[in-house]
Formats: sequence, structure tokens, C-alpha cells
Amino acid sequence: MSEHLFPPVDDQLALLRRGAVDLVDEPQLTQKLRASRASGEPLTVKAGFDPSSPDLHLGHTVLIRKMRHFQQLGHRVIFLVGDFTAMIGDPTGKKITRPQLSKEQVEANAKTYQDQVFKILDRQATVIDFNSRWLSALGAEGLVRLAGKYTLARMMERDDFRTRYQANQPIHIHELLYPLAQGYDSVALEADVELGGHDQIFNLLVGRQLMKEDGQEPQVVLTVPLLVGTDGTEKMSKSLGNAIALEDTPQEMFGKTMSIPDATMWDWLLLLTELPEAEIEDRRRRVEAGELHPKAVKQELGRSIIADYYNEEAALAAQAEFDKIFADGGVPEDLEEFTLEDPTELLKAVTATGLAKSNNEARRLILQGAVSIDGEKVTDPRRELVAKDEGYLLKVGKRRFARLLIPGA
RNA sequence: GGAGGCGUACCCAAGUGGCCAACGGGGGCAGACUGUAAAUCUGCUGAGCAACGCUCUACGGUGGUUCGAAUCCAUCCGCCUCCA
Repeated sequence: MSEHLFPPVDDQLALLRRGAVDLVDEPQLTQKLRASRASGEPLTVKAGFDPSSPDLHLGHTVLIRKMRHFQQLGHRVIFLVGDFTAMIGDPTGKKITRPQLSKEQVEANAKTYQDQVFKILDRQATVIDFNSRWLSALGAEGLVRLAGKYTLARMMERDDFRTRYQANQPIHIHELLYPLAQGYDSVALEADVELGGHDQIFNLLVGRQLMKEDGQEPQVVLTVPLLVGTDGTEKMSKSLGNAIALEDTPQEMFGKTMSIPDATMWDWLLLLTELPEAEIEDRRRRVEAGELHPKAVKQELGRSIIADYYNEEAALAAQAEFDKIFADGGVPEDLEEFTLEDPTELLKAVTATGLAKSNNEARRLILQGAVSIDGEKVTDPRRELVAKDEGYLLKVGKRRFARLLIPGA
């Protein structure tokens, strides 16, 4: 019956512990792995996803990579779409109540989500489930029973609830249900392990509690760190504008990666690549000793990221393109083209090509010396652009380019 | 049900009748320096204009008082706290 030959427990642990923040608790996980290996039964590993915003970025992939680790070891990974809980909106880390989503939005989001997730996970080996399956069935009565298993005092142990309460911020009753609902997922799935971001630790531990109440063996809880964004300080999030989206082009991925602070790249290597930890340490030592340029390590990181979501070729191309533009002051391969009917002044052209949002902004940029035409800096907003068949190359700042065509009459 | 407080630009936050397109900080953008790194320094950060000044829009919504309001009044909306 045991079609899987699981690797030795110690080897499994080594991989699973990589990058983990919390592991509650390790002896229990060891014991579960032993039992699984003896029986040939894979562990059931659950990770929940909140489909309230559909666009995945690298921050999400830290968790997904951890799921893949389990998958690679032969365990059963459940990709749980929190379609029911999305209606609540996870209050984790939020200073304000999140908007409640409609069913349609949630479904649409869940779909886009999956397409992106399977860039990392093995589609065949992944079980997809939706928590509305059991949470909807719970009904009002079941919900009241569930709520009866936890106390307000314990709920208020949660840092964000406590903080909001002390700051006189509103806490809506339904938000208190979120951890309970998520915990109930584990009961319903009889999870052996639940994975989550470190900010999820409270919710994950509630799951343990509820499983005990239900007479089950509590799940092992393993959390991964929140990835810091390209700014090197805040956690990666789309709204903070410091994210690298999985949908980004290879060029964008590479450029954004190169812009992270050096200090951040070690974390990224650990969490976003499979480079062995010993090798990461080795590079770090060599950089500190001045034997290795940090830029080289960062380039390697950038290529590795692109290779994951595109391929090696795209990675090399992105780096070449990057070097050409920034190291050699060149021009990108594909730049947007705009055609204007009539000759205009520079100011209007910059706005028309979308390189600036308004004429006022265009004027400011020009006066600040951020704008160049065909490589020559121009600080006169009224400079006339006459008709020219081959067009002009407009550059604003370091990275915004456009080709402007003004065909002759 | 009762009492009180609050609502300013992307965020925080000053401003209580004219000097306010609105102090300061954060963020963002740009320039210098670089490895498009960080840090640092400098400038900018509502829109429009034949423009070193003018016009429009903006301080929760709507009306009003006034020569003139983010600032005063009325009303509405939203939020918070305390008591019950």
C-alpha cells in the first residue's frame, strides 16, 4: 500500500524547518513524520488562502514554497480556499475592519489565484478545497456552538484586537468569528499540519485548541516569515507598492530585485530560492570579506526568481536588458510608441505619452532636469518638437522611456 | 436611552474669520552620489494657462452668516468614548 517511500525523518525535518519561524511543536512533528513513514500514509497538510485580493506576489510564495516542500516529500497538501472566511475578511494585522466581499468576487479571485499558485505547486498532487463546504453547512446553530468553545478574554489576547480595542478602534463582532472559522477548517479536514504566515500564528493555534475540544490530535503549526518588500523594511504588499507580482514581466522582476537593499537579499535567498543554506552562508561570508561583490549575489537572486516563473532564458535576457539600460545607459528593447498628429512643445508631449500625469507634473520634471530627448537633457518645457519621421526618444527619470512619433505632413 | 468627542490633502498631523493650495513628519517623484542598493544631501509633491503671476477645484455632505470661511451658524452623514 505504501507507494511512497518517504525520506528519512531527519532529512524531512531539515527541509521543513528551513526558514520557519514557529514550529509548534517539533517533537510532535517528528513523531507524526515517523508514524507516516512507518505506515506509508502521507500527512495531511493544510494551508488556507484568503481570496480577497487575487494578485499573488513573492510574499505569498514563501508559504507556497513551504507547501511544495511537503509535496516534494510526498505528503498530501490541501490548498484551502477561504471562500467562506473571505466574507468575513481576516482582521490579522489590520488596523481597520476589512470590507466584506461578495460571493462573485471571491469566486473570481479564487480562480485567478489558482492559476498563479500552480506555477509553484504540483497541480496533480494538490487537493483544492473550499471552506464554505463545511462552514456554510454549519448554520446559525453550529456557529453558536462553535462560538461557545472560545472566550472573549482569549480572543483579546490577539495583538491586533487588543491594540485596536485600546486605541478605541471599532472591532466588529464578525471579526471575532474569523479565527474560530479558520480553526474549524482544521477540525473538518483533520489536518496533521497547518501552514501559515507568522502573522497567522494566533489563528493557527486556535485550530489546535478546537481540534483538542473535538477529541482530535491537534495539528502541528508551522509558520513562515513575512517577506519584506523591495523597500527592505515593510512587509511585501501590493498596496504599499513594494511588491513583485508573479504577473510582473521578467524585466520588472529583475529591476525590482536589484533595487532591494543588500541586507534584504539574504532573507530573499533563503525564502525565495532553494539554494542550500550552507551556500547562502558561504556567499554571505565572501561578501563580508570583500571577495564577492554584493551585486553579483543580487543578480543571481534576480535570475533565480525569474527562472521560477518564466525560464532560464528569460532570466538571462532580463539581466542583459538591465545591464544595457542602467549600466551602459542604453535603451530598452520594446518601448512604448506614441504618435502625435501635430508638432507640440515638450511639455505637452511628456503628458501625452503618459510619462507624466499632468502638465504641471511634466513641467516640474522638465525643470528638475529629469527629461531628455534622444539622450540630451532638456530643461525648457516649451522646446518645440517638430515633425520628424524617425521620432524622438523621450526619457523621464531613470526608467521611464517612450518613443514619440510625429510624422511629417 | 443619556452625556461627551471627532471627521483637514496618499497617511499621520498643525491650523479656529483674511498673510491658507493650507505648518511639520512619513510616503512618493526628481537631481547629486552609486552597484537603478542602502545611507546622505538638495528640490518638488491639486489642476489649468502665451505663467515668476492669474484662474479653477479642495479642508465629511448641504445650506447660511460675512466684503471674505478649513475656521462662525444650521442641518445631515460617518466614526469613537463613557454611563445605562
